[in-house]
Amino acid sequence: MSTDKALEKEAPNPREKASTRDKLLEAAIKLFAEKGFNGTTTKEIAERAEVNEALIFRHFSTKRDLYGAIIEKKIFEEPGIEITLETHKDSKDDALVFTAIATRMFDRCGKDPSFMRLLHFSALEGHDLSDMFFETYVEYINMLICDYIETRIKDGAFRNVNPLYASKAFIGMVVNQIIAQELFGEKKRGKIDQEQVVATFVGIFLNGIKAC
Amino acid sequence: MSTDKALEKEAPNPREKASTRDKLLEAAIKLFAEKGFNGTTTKEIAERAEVNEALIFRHFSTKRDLYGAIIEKKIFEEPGIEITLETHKDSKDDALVFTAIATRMFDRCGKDPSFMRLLHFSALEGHDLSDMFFETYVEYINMLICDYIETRIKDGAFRNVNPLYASKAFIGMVVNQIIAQELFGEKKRGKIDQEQVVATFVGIFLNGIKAC
DNA sequence: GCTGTAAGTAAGTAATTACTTACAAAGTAC
DNA sequence: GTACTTTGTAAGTAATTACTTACTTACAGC
Repeated sequence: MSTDKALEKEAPNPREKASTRDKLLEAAIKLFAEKGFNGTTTKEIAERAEVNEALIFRHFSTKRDLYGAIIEKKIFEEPGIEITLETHKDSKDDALVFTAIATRMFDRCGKDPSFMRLLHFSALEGHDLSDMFFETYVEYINMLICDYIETRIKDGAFRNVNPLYASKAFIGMVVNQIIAQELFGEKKRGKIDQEQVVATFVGIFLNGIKAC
Repeated sequence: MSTDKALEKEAPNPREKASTRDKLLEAAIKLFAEKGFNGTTTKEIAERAEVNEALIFRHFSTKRDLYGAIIEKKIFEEPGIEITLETHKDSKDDALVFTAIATRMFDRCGKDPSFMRLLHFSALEGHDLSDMFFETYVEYINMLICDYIETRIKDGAFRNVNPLYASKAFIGMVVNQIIAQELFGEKKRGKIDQEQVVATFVGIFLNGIKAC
């Protein structure tokens, strides 16, 4: 955000040849996810992207701006779980709904491990966009599930729990397991059966809130 | 780990005047928790500890060694939740047991916010002691709760779920809520009633696994 | 052809980094 | 007292950092 010249470049230009800017973003995503903002040097990014270091500052006025662009990109990248919920919620098949949500979250994070790491690094390092990142992913999902639970309480299918806290309970189970695997390397420690994990979580959760 | 002189110093010497080394540790804990390993400079640590920068390297041969000492200190610092479980488990009052565990975890992390941040930074930044940190805190608690659940299944009080995954489910709820509060700053966003959160979590969990 | 603009590069710069060194002060042992 | 070790400090060092500059090349419109 220093020179006008740089500012122009920050906005994604559709006419742009895609290549250099995208190569930089891709390399930077991986490196920032691996080693955090402070742990990554612009030299490394340039090397990984196979691009001259000076080009970084043609496309992004500062290293921090590059980081910001990455987070923004990640925020708007993929729809998340709302599609999953939207697809299944009318069935009112609770087991199906929650199994689909959990599976979707596992798959999403398993396919793109940099995502969780980036999210956590940005929160820990206190980046400006961290809040938005959090709201988009964590709070938004929470709200969606919360709404579903509220509906099912009104249906008389679930007992009268606090829907927000119940939603947090379910997300917590899943997210914490993902974190254990992706951040703390539980994968390599001992094999865990993802399908059975999901089944157990969904089973406990649904039994825990079903009306009796 | 370079000079013999430094190595001597690394081992905590009981005769040592406590002050300087402890001042350094205290300052470093706060800074590393705030900004991570790479985000913290030795100069800052020295300033915060009100100690000459060169003294850092008298007490710890490298910056990384200082970080290692901190993690080690944190690992052996406080007993964790085993006391809580030990105290209550014979009562076989499940609500009491799980409420006590959750409350204990919330209190511990609320009182020492640097703890969670340090744990996550060390995992993300891939510090050598990170695994030990994780095993001591996350896996150990997991094992304890797993054992308790197993007992209660044998008692016929809980249904026959996978005790490890069930344990993960409960811990996940609590830990994820703590992370949301301490790392992602949910505290400032909207007030949440900790007691009610715990009650909801425990309620869902126990209803979820009770034998019927 | 020429002109202007974007893309690319090599070589810098000033500041900061982790870590050293050489030396003074202060306590402890005899 | 002196000899020795510990504790503290100011001033360094070499390497690395994010970021610039001056310059060349490639490609467009005319």
